[in-house]
Amino acid sequence: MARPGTASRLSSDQATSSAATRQALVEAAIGALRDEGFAGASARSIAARAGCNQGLVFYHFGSVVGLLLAALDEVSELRLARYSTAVGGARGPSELVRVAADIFREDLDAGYVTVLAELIAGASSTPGLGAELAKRLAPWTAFAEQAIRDALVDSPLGTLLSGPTIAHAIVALYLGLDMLTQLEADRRPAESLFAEAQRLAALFEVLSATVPDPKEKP
Amino acid sequence: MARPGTASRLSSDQATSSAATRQALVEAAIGALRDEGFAGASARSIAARAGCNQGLVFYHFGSVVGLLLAALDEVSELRLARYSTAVGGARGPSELVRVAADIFREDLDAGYVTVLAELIAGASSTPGLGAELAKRLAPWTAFAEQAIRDALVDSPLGTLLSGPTIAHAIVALYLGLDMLTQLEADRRPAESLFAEAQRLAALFEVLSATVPDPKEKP
DNA sequence: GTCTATACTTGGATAGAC
DNA sequence: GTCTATCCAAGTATAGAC
Repeated sequence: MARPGTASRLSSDQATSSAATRQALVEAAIGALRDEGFAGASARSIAARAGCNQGLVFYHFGSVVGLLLAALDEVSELRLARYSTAVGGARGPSELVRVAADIFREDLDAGYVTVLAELIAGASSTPGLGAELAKRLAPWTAFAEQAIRDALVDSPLGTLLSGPTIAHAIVALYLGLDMLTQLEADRRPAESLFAEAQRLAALFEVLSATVPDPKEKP
Repeated sequence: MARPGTASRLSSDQATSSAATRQALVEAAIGALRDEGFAGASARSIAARAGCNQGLVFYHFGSVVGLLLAALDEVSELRLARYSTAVGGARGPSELVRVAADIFREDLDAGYVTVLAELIAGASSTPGLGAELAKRLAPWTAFAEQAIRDALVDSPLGTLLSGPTIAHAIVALYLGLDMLTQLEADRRPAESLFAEAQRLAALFEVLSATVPDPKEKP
């Protein structure tokens, strides 16, 4: 009954085998949430994708929800790293929008945001899940807020907008855009929005140059 | 085996009784989607809410999904009427934003948007559901587009923005905002966003007055 | 650690009594 | 039209063999 992580390593073969199975299950769970949604992400369906037995879900993760949360953790870590490095170099609204659109395009194709959206939707039928998701969502709103602050540091827009509020809206927009894109199986509306946002950001940069920040050195 | 609607009316008692049951089931389905999500909206759970037998779901609506779509139709019709009359009188971005925020507040409290969000999330596990939802979503994006066009008719912003793209983004934002609000059980972030949008809309109105539209009569 | 087998529960759907 | 009874499929979870 020893659980992995608390169990002592008996042999490196067993350890690597266990880790491989865990990883296979996590990746299968991501795929199941993406392709079949929360309602379709059952232990059986996930195990079938992972090519292993259904019982291993409960051995490794305690419950189906436990595995789904592990899947979200994996996706979240992966994407947060990706966004961080990419957005880190962005200067100004226009560049930020371009970079964000590029990575969100990856998200749409890989269904990473869908994993989150399905879990949030599923939370209303699973007591306790909502609180776990809220915890995992916090780093994302914090990240969005920081990215916006950094990109607008030289712009009068920075003092005009409320950071936390806009960050919340961006996260909400990502969620909603992903859901609509999945539903209509059409990425073009999202692409149009990226282009529109890019135009507006460029426009704001011009306006910022016309009416420079008082703190800025001439 | 006659289905209601195709069956001839045998007596007015039976007809009203049937209609009452249908209505009770539809309203129970709305409540179930709102409170228990797609995964929790089973025939048994809905029938229990409606105070009737589980088999009636299949008698009246053919399947659970059939009932859920009827529930969405009810909500959609109800809310589209509400939005239409309220937005119809709005002139200018600022007033449009204020009116839209007021009604969306109702949506959040009553969980109307949640019904849609849960169905979209559930669509990935139910073949054919996605197409039905897409059909029912179209009037909303069309409505949003028209409302924006009307409100911006006297503003240079109208020519600056792409109608269909912004409408799509608004619908996405509504979906995402609702999901986050339900998840965190906290309406304050949404309220902050309403206030922020109101401020920006007012600002745009001032700018529009400063740089009037060339077509406008002086 | 992994698999097979199994207990138990819930849900979709139908048949037939009333 | 509604209810009871029932069938069958699918899901969660555990026990025990390997």
